[in-house]
Amino acid sequence: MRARPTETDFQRQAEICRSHALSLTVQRRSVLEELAGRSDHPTADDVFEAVRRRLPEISRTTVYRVLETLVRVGVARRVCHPGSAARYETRMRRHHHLVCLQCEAMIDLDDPSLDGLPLPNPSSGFRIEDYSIQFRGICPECIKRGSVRRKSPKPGKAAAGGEA
Amino acid sequence: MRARPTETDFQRQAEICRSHALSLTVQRRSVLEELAGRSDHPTADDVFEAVRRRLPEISRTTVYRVLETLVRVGVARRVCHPGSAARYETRMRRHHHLVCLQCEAMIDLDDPSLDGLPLPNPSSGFRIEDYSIQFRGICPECIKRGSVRRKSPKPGKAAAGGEA
DNA sequence: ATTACGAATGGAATTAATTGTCAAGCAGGA
DNA sequence: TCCTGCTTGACAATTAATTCCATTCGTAAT
Repeated sequence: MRARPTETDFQRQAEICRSHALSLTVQRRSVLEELAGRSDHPTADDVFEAVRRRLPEISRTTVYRVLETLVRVGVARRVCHPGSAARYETRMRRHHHLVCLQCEAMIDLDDPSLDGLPLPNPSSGFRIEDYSIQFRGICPECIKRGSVRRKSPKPGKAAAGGEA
Repeated sequence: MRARPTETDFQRQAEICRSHALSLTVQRRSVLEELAGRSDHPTADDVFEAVRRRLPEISRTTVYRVLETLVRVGVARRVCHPGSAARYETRMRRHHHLVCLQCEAMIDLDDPSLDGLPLPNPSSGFRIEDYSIQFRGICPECIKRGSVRRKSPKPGKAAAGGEA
């Protein structure tokens, strides 16, 4: 799966924070490490639950706030997810997502052949800066267990079907 | 700019409902017409507010329920939108989206050259059924009024009703 | 037309998700 | 050390989404 956040990654991210006059507090550091350390696009609450194991005093408010801050400075991104809660990721390089229509899992997809798409030039005057493709389908797990149910019990970890 | 929902469109959608043993009640009909008649990917609440103008007694619950039903039978789709509440659309043919990073407007993009992307064959065994590209950038309106603020006052509506 | 029954609805209440407020804590410079 | 501003945590307030349930509607059989 996803490569662990290298020390280099972290240093770069920390540097970005610093360049925005943000001190790297334990809370910020914890949230960032947690988010960078997983590739499953967790919700704010997922992050909160995970971080609080190591930092029991952290508050939910702070996690929401830190996530928003990380997004603002460009270290993290809020990803598209048709489920109800917002999800986050720290991979800022171009990549795409496989979204399972059944269990809502969201899996990163790297495919260099998709990274050089000719950008459309909409007559509207819209200035395109980046793009990301969402591939919808059925994940291996769901294929395995048959195609009956929609959505896993708790959208806790993956996400679901929507669209880009 | 989006073509008005033709009678044909509506008939096809109604047919789908019927095939799922769903009677076309005024509420369902109103929600469907409203949703099909706009191209701005409204939230459930946007739809509620709009429909209630013509059908004052309709309840929010019903709108949420109808939208979910329409999605279930395949007449509508819940679209991905980072931030803000879930949004819906009835255009089921392949198309893509321009998403404004500032005001969060979401605009449909048709571009045949993007419709035949070679589907990746992820080693994971994920079975891809469809895809959609999200182009992020700045919309004409936001370019015009300068690039200062993030997010318009209310993410509720984005470009709505009558786009040319 | 009347009855019966399941589908569908409305509205309140509830839960989940997110944001806002504000006082207290901590860090660094004057 | 004192002042000042950045951060945080507790909690209130919103906003979004869902659940509950009694009532109503539609349709078919009577």
